[in-house]
Amino acid sequence: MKPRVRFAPSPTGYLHIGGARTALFNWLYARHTGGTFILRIEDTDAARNSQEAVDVILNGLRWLGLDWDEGPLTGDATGLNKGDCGPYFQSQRKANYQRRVEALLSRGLAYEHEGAVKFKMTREPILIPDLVVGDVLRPLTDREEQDPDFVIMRSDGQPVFHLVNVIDDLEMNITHVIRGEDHLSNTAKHIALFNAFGVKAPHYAHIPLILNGDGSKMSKRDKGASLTSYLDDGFLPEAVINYLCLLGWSPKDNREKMPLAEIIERFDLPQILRHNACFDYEKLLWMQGEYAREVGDDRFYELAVHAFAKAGIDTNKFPLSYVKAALDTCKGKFKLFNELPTYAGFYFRDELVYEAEAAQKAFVPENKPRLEKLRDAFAALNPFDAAAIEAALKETAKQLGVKAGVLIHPTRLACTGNPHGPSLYHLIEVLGKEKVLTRIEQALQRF
RNA sequence: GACCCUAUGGUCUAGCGGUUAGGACAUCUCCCUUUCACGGAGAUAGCCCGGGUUCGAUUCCCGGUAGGGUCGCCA
Repeated sequence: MKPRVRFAPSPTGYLHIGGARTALFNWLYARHTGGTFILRIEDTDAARNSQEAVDVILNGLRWLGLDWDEGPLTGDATGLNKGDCGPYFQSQRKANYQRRVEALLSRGLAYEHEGAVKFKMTREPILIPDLVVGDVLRPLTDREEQDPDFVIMRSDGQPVFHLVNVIDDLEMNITHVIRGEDHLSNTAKHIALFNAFGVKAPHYAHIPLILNGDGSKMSKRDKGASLTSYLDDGFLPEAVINYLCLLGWSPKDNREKMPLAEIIERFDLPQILRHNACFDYEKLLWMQGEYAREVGDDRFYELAVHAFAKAGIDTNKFPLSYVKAALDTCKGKFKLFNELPTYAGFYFRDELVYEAEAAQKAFVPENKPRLEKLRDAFAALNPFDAAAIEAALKETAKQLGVKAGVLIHPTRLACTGNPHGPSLYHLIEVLGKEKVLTRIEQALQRF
């Protein structure tokens, strides 16, 4: 039988980066085995669930490209699904839970207690066979020793996580439960429940958790805990995917940057690590740079225009050829698309803000006549292309008896406002003679 | 408090009963480029501690320590 796996998030806030990694591992396993990846929304906690959180989950998975074979088509709990095991929102499956609880009740495997329903938990240690961790024998803790039974339906009639999770895994024919290690101890409860329903429990694979860079546990408030923050920061989903799959899984042969097809081909449960991993933002940034350099022209253009728009710069006001030429000088020089407006905003702004420290160094009296001479040299240039610009600048420097660098830095600052940026000669060519002369003129006022 | 999981440079990891313990990110140096980035060359840095088993343990076993998880009418 082909594996059936699921990602079953609870829409109570944002999509945690660890949750995204869990989704990824499930998805990879399904794609590797030719199995089925199911998305199920565990919205049984009416008080904490929100529509917004549902949308965040769906959008996050879509952004990453983790398409589900079964599950909701929209964020509407009562909306359309795909797959034969729907609905895929637990809030829409109440009747099942009710029926199952009554069955347990009638068989004496559960009982009412202060208006709630409790499951009669076995007193014996339970063996949890885990594909990652191995066999784990889980005895009762001292607290459970006093009362091993646990609530499966609240006094208000709402079913509890342990119950619904097991029932749905059972009814959706889930074969492999791949989830965070935080569920390992509780799996004893789930196995007991499967036993009570007379069904063999699925295979379990508990994957290690993701910690902060400093080894502490990642909580909501930590930077980078939310998947959405990577989308907002201008990361490429393929970079995030590639980085994430390396956290707690290893292809074992030092391969790191891998096309998705190769990851899918090589991903499997036995290579999942047993220990937690610290999230290394710097390494993710490196991975991002690797992918950013490879983005094709059309997509690069689209992402760049979007990034500029987010920063309030409307590139549509400029000729397409100008925008493309400008973008061309930036390709491969930055990592996050959110950096682009800072890096190359000068192409699209009339008013430049000079970086203070650099301006102090470059806009000094002795540079004024030099820059004036260069301005004149540029003014006489025809054609106004990178090669000619470079030649003119070097010739001017020679005539002035200074190194090219003496001219390069003030010129860059005058044209872009920034000490860093694209190749100077190319950027000047793209800007065009008129703009460049105007900008040098403006800069000369600052001396 | 009890129970469970884990332990290779700062981080992600490979590895093995005998290895000069390998790779990547980060850091530092140099080269390339008179910006930045990329690229190239090099450097620093690691087997948690203590017992066993063994001719020999980073590797196997036990204990400790540390980190993480669970013990909810949260999921």
